[in-house]
Amino acid sequence: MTFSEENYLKTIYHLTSVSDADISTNAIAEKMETKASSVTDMLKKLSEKDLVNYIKYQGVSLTDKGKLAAKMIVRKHRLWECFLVEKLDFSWDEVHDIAEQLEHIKSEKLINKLDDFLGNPTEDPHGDPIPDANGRIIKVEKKLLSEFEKNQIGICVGVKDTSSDFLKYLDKQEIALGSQIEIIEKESFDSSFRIRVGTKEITISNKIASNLYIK
Amino acid sequence: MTFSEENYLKTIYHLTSVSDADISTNAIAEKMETKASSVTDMLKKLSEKDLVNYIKYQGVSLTDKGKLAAKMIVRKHRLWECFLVEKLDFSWDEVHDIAEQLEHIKSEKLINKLDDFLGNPTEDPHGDPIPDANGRIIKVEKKLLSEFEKNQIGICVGVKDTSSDFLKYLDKQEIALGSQIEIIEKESFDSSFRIRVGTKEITISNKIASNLYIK
DNA sequence: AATTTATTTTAGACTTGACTAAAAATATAT
DNA sequence: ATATATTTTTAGTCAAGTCTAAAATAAATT
Repeated sequence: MTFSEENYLKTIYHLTSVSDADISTNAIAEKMETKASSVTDMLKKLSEKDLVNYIKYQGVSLTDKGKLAAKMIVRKHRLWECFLVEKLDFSWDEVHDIAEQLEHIKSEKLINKLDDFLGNPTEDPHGDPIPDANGRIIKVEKKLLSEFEKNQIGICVGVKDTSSDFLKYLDKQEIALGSQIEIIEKESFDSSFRIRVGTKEITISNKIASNLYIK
Repeated sequence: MTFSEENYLKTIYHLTSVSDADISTNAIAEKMETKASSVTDMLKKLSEKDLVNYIKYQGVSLTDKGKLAAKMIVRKHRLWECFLVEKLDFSWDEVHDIAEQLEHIKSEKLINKLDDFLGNPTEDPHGDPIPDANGRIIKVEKKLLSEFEKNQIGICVGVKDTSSDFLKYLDKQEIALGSQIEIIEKESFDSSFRIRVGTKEITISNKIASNLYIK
């Protein structure tokens, strides 16, 4: 499988996990910052290889084979992110681009040894689940902070947006995975939140609250 | 720089370290298992980018820029090999192919952090020197076992051939980096050697002796 | 239901890196 | 010194993956 094929599979996998319906050509093109015509070409190729179910004009979904392949790429991506953060001391906003490269390294033995070396983690540095060698995923029940109500308390277990900007903002506010967060007030006008993180009280916009997973 | 360009640079670098003269198109083609015409195409491209000095029909050499780039690839390759052997517990005959992939990962920060994580090693698992971040190499004075004479004693510090077959043979004979080797007898008829490795006495062919570096 | 708008696909072109076959340059041998 | 052999380059082709522009299909609107 080529890098390009792997990237398409991964994109379809991620889009699927959001919407569940068939994925449109345009959605893929937008996410990958490429043109719809290029996507069409690749979908034909992936369909030929039995990695996706593709019907002209109707959208696309992953076959079982395609889904497993996608999960293996995601597995590699997230394990490498763990390695970068835990062993090489990268911060969580720096690892995505490097893991984008590392996820394409082909060696099952390597990834399984890496998995062991890291102590078989179940989540990456952003709280996203890591598929095991068989593609199984442990789902953690979690909700967006924006869905919480006044006086509720939870633990930050993940981020939805993993952009460097957002992650740096969280660092600045001293919000990390494992931080306890208490809703002090929910402002009805703009849906912003007054929260307590550790000992500090801060105000966060609804956009921030809509990108923090809490358990 | 593309994977392909990097591979050509690396090949030219390795061929240069053997012969020192300009490298022929055919030599590159043979080493890379490709065709001379493909090599010619790439040499033009590398020349255009000021990575090699190339004159039609006259052979090729690396520019300073090209040599530094090549050294950085070799640095990455050898650091990843160290990682695989020392941290992930691969054996020295398994790491080459994986490192061939990992050497193309683009991130200076990554490789320097990896270097620190490994304790800034100066040699890879086969005894080959690892260029530092500036391309500097610590040269260890070493000779081939085949050049030694009867009754001389040395330490195995490297291998010339790094093929899996050869390395597995060494494992079987319990010859590793750091092993003490004593020449008991040199057979003049076939230039084979009777040697003592640790407590064992074994006979090795001249071909083996010509691929073991001793200090 | 007909027409406009948006989406998706096709057709054809381009780039990279490879190849084959033929031509050109260099090296070797008689 | 010329003929032969080898090496290297050129010219043209191919596949992968991308693009633009145009055509086909589907969705939305009046």
